[in-house]
Amino acid sequence: MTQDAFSETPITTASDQVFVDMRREIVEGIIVQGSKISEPELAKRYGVSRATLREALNRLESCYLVERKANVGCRVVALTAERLIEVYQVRSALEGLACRLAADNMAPDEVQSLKQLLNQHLKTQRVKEGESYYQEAGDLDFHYRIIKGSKNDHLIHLLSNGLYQLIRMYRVQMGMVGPRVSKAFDEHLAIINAIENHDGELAELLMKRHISASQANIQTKFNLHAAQNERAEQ
Amino acid sequence: MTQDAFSETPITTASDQVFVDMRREIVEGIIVQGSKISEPELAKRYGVSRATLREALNRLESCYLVERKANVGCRVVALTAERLIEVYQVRSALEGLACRLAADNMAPDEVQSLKQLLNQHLKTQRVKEGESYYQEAGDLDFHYRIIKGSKNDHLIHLLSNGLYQLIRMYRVQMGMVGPRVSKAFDEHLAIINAIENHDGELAELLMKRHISASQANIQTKFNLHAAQNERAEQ
DNA sequence: CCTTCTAAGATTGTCGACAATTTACGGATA
DNA sequence: TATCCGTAAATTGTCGACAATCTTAGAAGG
Repeated sequence: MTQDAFSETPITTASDQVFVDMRREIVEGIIVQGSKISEPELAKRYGVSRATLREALNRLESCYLVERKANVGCRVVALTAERLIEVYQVRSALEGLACRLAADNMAPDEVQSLKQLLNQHLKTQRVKEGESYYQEAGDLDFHYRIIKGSKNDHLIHLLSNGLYQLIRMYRVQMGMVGPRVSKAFDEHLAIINAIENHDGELAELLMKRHISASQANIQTKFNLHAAQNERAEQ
Repeated sequence: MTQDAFSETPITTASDQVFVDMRREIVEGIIVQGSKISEPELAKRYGVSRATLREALNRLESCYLVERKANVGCRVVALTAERLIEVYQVRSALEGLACRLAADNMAPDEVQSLKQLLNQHLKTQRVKEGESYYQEAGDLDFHYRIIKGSKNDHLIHLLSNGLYQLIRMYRVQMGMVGPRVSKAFDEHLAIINAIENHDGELAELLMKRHISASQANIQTKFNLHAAQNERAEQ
């Protein structure tokens, strides 16, 4: 029984494996956004039957990575500017809530461990300046820990199994690399301090602001990306 | 192609039908909360194959009405006090957001139509004093319209396909009937006024307060219910 | 040349059977 | 009597084939 790095889902069945594999390939753009999914083709590619593949597709649908229509089929979600805004509006509300709850419910040792993680990030960032992977994984890990710190299982599930893969998909495919690295660090620090002081209201405010900044950043990248594509088409 | 009353999902396939039927029976308690689901048994009961039933179960899982474990099976969600709190925390954040967005994005005729609906509710409530169905359906309809008024498709999907059935399940099975009828009406009125004035901040605040009141109300009922069950067990 | 209808092809939805895993039962042992 | 183990039954996971539906290509008609 293997473990998945991000959402801690135990992988026991074949459809679990296909689900995790496809999820990664969709997030990373190997299976391209907006493209149609052929059940027979992918079933052959992953070496499973169509029933197993469909099981995986169902789960991908519930984390918003594919969209299905009856008798028509499945297609990978399209990364549009509108959807980016919509998703970030929802994310802001939910992670704001998570942050406020975490200020009440996070255990002291969890807070300490998170502060430690932040310092570690600072060191690694100084060494590996500009390298994207650590920033990406580190940022997500930070958010993930706070979400878990909310101790609200429904919220945790909603975010880590529901929204996060879609957000990652935007970030990865827009090639998010870090001029925001150092600024994000300061924001993270302020948030964890507010949580440590059990100031839920402030923690929520700071988190929402942090996510807004993140949104503005990725939206710039998105527009740049769109402009590139337009030039390429000419 | 029939239409479902609440979530406007077109019913085309057999699994669609089973999904909608099971959803209703779970919400209404005909399939009792917390009970285990036998795939062969229910497949026979609905007259479909296990594959079709499993498709329906997958969808029920993504709206939080059943929980699955690999190689173990499916069981109907259990209505606990903890979950009630968790769900309402999430609901408050999301509907608060919906309300704020609706203040910016709702069309004037949508606002007028909603005000009309409110007046209609007031009349019917005076006639059918104390009858639960109208209150229940009317309240949900009010919330549903505001959610749609947010014009955020992701949010709309998250609430109407995701959380609402679970909330309905609590309300229906707790037998929510209305001492809160008239009070809820005033709160609804204040909310729609704020939206009409494009005061998103106020609309959000009022909606969150409205939902808190609703939560307190249902929580009282829940404790009453739990106390009854304890007595019954002795 | 464009539109409309028809038929063939391809794709999805559904089914029943088999394989893998878990659960339940009953006997052996301490 | 309680605990452990092994076998049998039941349940879930997976498969390949068939049925229903949609899409596409091409012919007929305007």
